[in-house]
Amino acid sequence: MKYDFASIEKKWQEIWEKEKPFKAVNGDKRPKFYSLVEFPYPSGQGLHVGHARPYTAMDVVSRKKRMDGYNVLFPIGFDAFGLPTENYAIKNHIHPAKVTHDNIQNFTKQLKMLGFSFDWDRVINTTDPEYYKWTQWIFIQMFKAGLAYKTTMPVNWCTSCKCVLANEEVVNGVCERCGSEVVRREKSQWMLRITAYAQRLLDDLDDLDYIERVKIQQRNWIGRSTGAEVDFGTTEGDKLKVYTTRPDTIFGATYMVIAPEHHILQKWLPKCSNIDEIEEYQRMAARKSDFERTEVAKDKTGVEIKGVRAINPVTGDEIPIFISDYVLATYGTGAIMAVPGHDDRDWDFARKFGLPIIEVVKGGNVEEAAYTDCESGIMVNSGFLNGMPVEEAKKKIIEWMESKGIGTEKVNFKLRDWVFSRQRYWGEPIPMVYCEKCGWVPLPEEQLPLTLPDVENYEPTDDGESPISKMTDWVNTTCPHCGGPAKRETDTMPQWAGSSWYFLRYMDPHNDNALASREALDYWSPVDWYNGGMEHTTLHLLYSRFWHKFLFDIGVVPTKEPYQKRTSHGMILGEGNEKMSKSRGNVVNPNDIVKEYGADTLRLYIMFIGDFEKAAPWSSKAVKGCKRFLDRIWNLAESPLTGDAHSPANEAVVNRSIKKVGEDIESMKFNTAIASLMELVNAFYEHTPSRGDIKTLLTLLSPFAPHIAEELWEKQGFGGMACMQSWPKYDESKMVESEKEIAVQINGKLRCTVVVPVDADDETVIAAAKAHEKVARAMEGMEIVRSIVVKNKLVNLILKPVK
RNA sequence: GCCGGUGUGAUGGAAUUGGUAGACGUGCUUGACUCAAAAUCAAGUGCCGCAAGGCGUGCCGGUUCGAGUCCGGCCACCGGCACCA
Repeated sequence: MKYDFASIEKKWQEIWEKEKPFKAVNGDKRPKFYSLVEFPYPSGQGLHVGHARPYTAMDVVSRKKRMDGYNVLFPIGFDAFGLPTENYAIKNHIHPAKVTHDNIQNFTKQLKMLGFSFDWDRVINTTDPEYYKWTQWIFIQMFKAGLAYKTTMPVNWCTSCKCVLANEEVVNGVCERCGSEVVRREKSQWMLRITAYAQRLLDDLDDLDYIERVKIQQRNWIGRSTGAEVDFGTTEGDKLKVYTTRPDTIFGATYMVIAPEHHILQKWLPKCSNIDEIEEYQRMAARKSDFERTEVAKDKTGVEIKGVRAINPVTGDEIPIFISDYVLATYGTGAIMAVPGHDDRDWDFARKFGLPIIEVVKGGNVEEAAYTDCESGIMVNSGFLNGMPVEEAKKKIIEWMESKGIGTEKVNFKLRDWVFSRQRYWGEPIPMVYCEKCGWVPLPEEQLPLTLPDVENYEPTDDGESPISKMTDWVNTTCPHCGGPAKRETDTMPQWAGSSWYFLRYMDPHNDNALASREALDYWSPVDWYNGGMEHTTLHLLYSRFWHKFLFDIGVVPTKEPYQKRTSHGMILGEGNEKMSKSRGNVVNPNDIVKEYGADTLRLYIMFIGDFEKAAPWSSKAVKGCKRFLDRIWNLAESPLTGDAHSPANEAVVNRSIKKVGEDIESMKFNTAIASLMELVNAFYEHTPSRGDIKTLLTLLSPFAPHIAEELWEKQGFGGMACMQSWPKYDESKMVESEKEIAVQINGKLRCTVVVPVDADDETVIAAAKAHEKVARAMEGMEIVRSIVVKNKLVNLILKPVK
C-alpha cells in the first residue's frame, strides 16, 4: 500500500480531536511542563511558514515532554486586536469583529491541519470581552497603584495610522507597522510607568534562562548608566541641573547645552537679546520628525542664549549656554555640561561654534579628537583631581560635590514610560471616566468588561481623536465616584495590552471570578519554556515582564518572572535568500506544501532546514528529501516484522539514536535529531530491523511526524497511541561497536586508519599502526621519538630521521 | 559610532573537553530496473593530480604532537541600538 498521507493525517487529527490526548490537567500529580509559543495575530493572509517553524519546534518539545511523563500545557490563542484588521474592516465595510472571527476560523483550521498538539479546550481570544475584562482589570489595578497616569507630552505620531506610537514601535524614525513618517505631536496620553521597574527588569534577567542575545538586547534597551547630577549656577541666580556620566571632567566644562524644549527658557527668554533667534530654533526643532533628526545627526546646530551665562561650580568661570537638539529633553535633566575635550558630540559642537577645548584627561590629543577613554587616563588641569586616574577622580569629585551640596550620584535609564493610548477603534476600551470634580476615576470592577460600542464608522479621525469619541451616548456617563456628569476615555489600549498577560489566562481560561484561579497560577507558573521572535525582545517580552512583576507585587501571581526560559527562532527566507514577501512573490503557503507532501513532511522539513536559531532559506527541492525519508520509513514499517528485541546488527545504532534524538530535542538541535533518524533508517535498509527496532524508530519519530508514526504504530499493532508512549531508554553499554577505526597520524598529519578492538591499549594501537603499509613506508630511515594515543580515537607518531 | 552574531564543498548545513573536517539532506555522475521517462534501488562525489602525493573551514600571524575549535591582529556580511551626555 502506498503512503497516503492525506487520509492518514485527516484520520489521526480526528482521533486526537475526539480523544484529546493532549489535554493539560490542572493540579495533576505528574510534574508540570508549560511550553509556550507566541499566539498569532489572525491576519487575512492566514498562517505562513514563518509560524510553522516555532510552532513545530515547541510541538516537538511538548510531545517529547509528554512522553517523558510530564503534564504538559501547550496552549494556543489569538492576539486579535490591532490595526490590520481594522484597516481591512474600514476598506471593505465589514465589522472588525466579523473579520476577526473569520480569520480565527481560518487560522484554527490551518493549525489543526499541521497536527500541533495544542490543548484546544483552552483557546483564548484577546478581543473576547470575557478576556479583555481582565486586561481592563489589570489596567485599573495599575491606575490604583499609581502606575497608569495621563499626561500631555510630545509623542510619536504616525501620520498614516493617525495614531500615537510607543518608543518601541518607532523603528529608524518610521512606524514599525506601516513604514510611514513619524512626527512629534503634543498629546494627552495614558502612560504606564514601566520606568519604575527598570532596575528590577534589569537585575532579574540574571536568574533567567534566556538566550544571551535576548538578555543583551533588553539590557541595552533599559540602558542603565551611573553618573551624577550637578547644579550649575547662572548669572540669573538660579540653578541649572545637568546629568553627566563623567563628573570627573567637570574642570573641562567650557559651555552648557539645554534641550530646545527645556522649561527654564520661559523664564530666561525676556532677558535675552536674541529672543527671535531662540524661538525660531525651538520652532524648527519641534517641526522636525524623528526621521529628520536622525538623518542630520552628524551636523550639530544650536543657538547661544545671549543674556544668561552659567557658572562652572569648580572653576567659578562664567560659561555660555546654548540650546541644541543634540540634547534630548526626555533624558536626564534635559541639560548637559559640555566637555568638548572628552566627548565626541561636544567636540563637534565646540569646533563648529569656536568654543574652547580644554584637556582634563591626559592620553589623547584634544586638538584632533575628543579623548573618551576612561580606563587609562590621568587627570590634568583639574585642580585637586590632578594626577588621579579617571575612576578615582569620579569618586572624589562626587564626594566633594555632595559635601558642598551641589551634586549627587545618580542612575539614569534610557527606558521611557510606555505610551499606552491609541486613537483607534479596534482595541480594548480604557476603563476610565473623567469627571470635572473628581478627575480620572476608574470604572468599578463590577462594571467590567467595558465593551466596545458599535460605531458606524471606525475610520481614524484627522484631529487625532478616537472614532469612539463621536459616540456621545457612550461617551457621556456618570462619575462612579460622585454620580455627576462625566465622560469616558475614548482612546483604546495598544495591541500589546492583551498579550502582556495572555499566558496566565491559559492556566484557567474560563474563570469568571479572576484572571485565573490562585491554584491554577500556583500549579502552572512559571512558563517553563517560551519561544518567540527576536522582534519582540524590547516590546512584548519586556512589557509582559513588567506587567507580571506588577501582578506579583499586588499578590496576584506567585512568581516574579513570567518565563523561566526564552529561546528564539531564525526567520524562514525565500528561495533566493531574501525575506519572504508578497511583493517578491516568494511566499511559501503551508497549505500548498501540506497538499502536495503532507503535514508530516512539512513539519520534518521545517525542522531539518537548518540551525533553529538562524535564518534559513526555503528549498522546494530539499522538501522532497524529507518526503522521501517518510516513504522509506513507510516501506520498512508497513509490512509485518518479527522480534520484539532489538536486532543484534542494529542494537548499537538504535541505542545511539535514542540518546541523540532525545538530547537534541532538549537543546533545540532539531536538524541533527532528524539527521540521526535518517541515519537510523539508512541502517535499517542495510540490516533488516526487528519489530522492536521499528517500535523504537516510530517512538522517536512521533514528535516530528506524528501522523505517520501513529498510522504505522497501529499497523504494527503495538497498542495505544505512539504519542502516549514513554520515551525509550538507551543502554550506554550497547552503544559501542566491538571494533574501532583509529586515525593514524604521522607528525600530526593523517596518513591512514587502522581497525582495533574497542578500548585497545596504547601498545596494541601503535603496533597496529606500525603494521600498516603506509606507516612502514614513512618510517624508513626514521625513528619514533614520541607517540600520542587518544583512546578509541587516534594515534599520532612523531618521527625523526635516524642519526 | 556602540553592542551582538556569522564566515566550512556546487548547495542547506554537521563536527563532545582541541583529536579522522564535510554527518544528514539537496544537487551532480555512473549503473540496475524500464520501450522510455518518472519513481525506486546501488555506487561515487572537497579541490589539484594518472599516481605517489599535495592543498583545503574569510585573511595574516601565534600556541600545540595535533587548531574549524584556543590566543593576537585584520576583512566581509547580517541583526539590534543610535546625539541617552
